[in-house]
Amino acid sequence: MSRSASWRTHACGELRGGDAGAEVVLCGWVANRRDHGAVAFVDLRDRRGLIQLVADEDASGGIDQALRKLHPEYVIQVYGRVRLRDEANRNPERPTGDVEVVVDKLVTLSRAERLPFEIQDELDVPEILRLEYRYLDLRRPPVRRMFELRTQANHSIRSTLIENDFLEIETPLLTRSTPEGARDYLVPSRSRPGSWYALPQSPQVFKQLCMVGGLDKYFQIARCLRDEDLRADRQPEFTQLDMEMSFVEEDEVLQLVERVMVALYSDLRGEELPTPFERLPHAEAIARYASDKPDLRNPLEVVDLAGSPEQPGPAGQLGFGVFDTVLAKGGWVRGIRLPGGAELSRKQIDSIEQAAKDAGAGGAAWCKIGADGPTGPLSRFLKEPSGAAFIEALGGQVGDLLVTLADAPRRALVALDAVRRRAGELLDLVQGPDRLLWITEFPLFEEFDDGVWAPAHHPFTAPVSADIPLLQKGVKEGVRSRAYDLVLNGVELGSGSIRIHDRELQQSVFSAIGLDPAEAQRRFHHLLEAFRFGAPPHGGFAIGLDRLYCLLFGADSIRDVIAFPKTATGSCPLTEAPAPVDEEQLQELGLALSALPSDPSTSQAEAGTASQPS
RNA sequence: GGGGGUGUGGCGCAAUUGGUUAGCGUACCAGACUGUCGAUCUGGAAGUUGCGGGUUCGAGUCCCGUCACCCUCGCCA
Repeated sequence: MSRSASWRTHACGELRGGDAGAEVVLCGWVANRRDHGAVAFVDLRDRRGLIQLVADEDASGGIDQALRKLHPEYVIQVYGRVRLRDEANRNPERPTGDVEVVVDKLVTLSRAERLPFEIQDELDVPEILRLEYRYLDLRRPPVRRMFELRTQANHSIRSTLIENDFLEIETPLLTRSTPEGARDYLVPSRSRPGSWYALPQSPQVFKQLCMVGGLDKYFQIARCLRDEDLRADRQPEFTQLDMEMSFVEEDEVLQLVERVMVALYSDLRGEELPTPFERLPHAEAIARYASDKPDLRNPLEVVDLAGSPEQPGPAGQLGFGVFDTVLAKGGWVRGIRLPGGAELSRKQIDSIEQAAKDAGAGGAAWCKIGADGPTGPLSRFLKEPSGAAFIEALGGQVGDLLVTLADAPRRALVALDAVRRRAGELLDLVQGPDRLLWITEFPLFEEFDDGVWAPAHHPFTAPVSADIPLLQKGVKEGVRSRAYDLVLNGVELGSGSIRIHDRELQQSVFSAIGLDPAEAQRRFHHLLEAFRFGAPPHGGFAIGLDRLYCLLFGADSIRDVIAFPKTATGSCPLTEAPAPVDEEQLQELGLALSALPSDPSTSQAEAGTASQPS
């Protein structure tokens, strides 16, 4: 190595016609070989791209032989000269296609065995294999691209927040279990056998403590961990943009998040998002879209046909037994008008009804509006004049399809959402630019099927001040909170709230959810204790970045924007985590397994392992 | 935890009503070839049909169980 002490002078993918004549040293992976006997080519790849290597015809020292002996994914270092290719030999398909590097020295830095899959842009292999060899998958340009974008996006977020005077604070990963919310991942303490750390479900408590600490504006790109069953858009560990501010109202939090999102769309996509984002109170979202995260690109809206006891709606006037039964029980009768839906085939309409059934409803009653009046299952109940009033309530026009649902409120809600989605899909209505939406004034409490009320967000969420008297009277239903969600095209991106900083208000919320003071003290001691010493009014927000980036980058899966993701069962195909540990490790921690897993030799994961644990 | 789907050389697929030595493409390896860039041509190697059991003269194929992965419901304050 006489020429240079450094490994390389240029990146493979950055060489252009203007570099012709330059003496270069390159490092990279052998991407391809094309051996023509007298002349041989090698494509060398690094993060920046591909460059063609060639041995000159009159090369000495057996360089052409050395090039021929290379194999896929060998890591090599080459010394050579950039040469402009003859006009006829240029490759306009490649950024580096006008040049090639004439090699005069080649060093093999590392050999490679046969790979489990090819390093190429288009690849049709099982995802599990890609994850098992993720370090090879990362060499593929489209995979790498996601992490270039992710870097830019994180940078954009940091820029926006730092410009707005935020402090980036790292909070602990080893913390205390809180019995609320999701299942914790637990970490045993060695020094205090029988005691446990928990990995954070979110930095919620710490960010509020930052406010008590006077840090005023906090943010963190934080890892969060929840030991729950997974979904396509969920990982056991995921990344949140976590933020908190003191002395602010809702508007200031929402505006800040809007600034972050606007900058992201501008920096990553070159698009200008309209601000302010649309806002919809929770109750209105439920009434109009039967969802707390509606996709506003879908224009279909839900119409209430039941009315109230004081002002009965048209549904009760039809003499339709199914509606009457539901109305008598205080259920919902609501419908959706599908403009032009009369064009849909019976099979397509059946698929709408099936969507409602899959969502738990008994069925859906529908009719088409033809020039000669309504047709279809519901039409025989639409006699004059009550039928006309019913159709008018739904806004039905000739050529429409009207779909109605009657059921207990919760079931009807889920089914209406399903119908709205399916219908939007069938009529190809979901299009246009991204729609960002705030859902505000979430209910403070949520009723579960067993009649138990629990905080819908978390127990430190402040109620809307107008509803505090209700709260003090012990009312739970209808009490609104100062919590808000951000929704993008029907996907919940994040949520936040203005927090309670007043101890008396906090106590009334605790008692409303049936948490006595002693129990509250035991669970949230550290936060309540802090609030004794001067807690500023504060509020914040958190955005699920993996989910956002998946949408923003146009990725197929949340796993595509995570460098080392886990499977749907929370395992890591690369490290084979989770895995058993040595008995000594358990002893050191004062742990003993109460039940051993069943014979591991029957499982596929163990089948190829050379040594079985004894 | 419930439901659905998938599982055959490294990878993508095929294999008739249960019937010869489980085929094809690609990648890989070797050889040939003066300019290719998804090179081309010739040849070679590569399989416990996820795993276990059952039915059968005979199982990739039928039955039972199980494992893994993907999707979905519950769950995720």
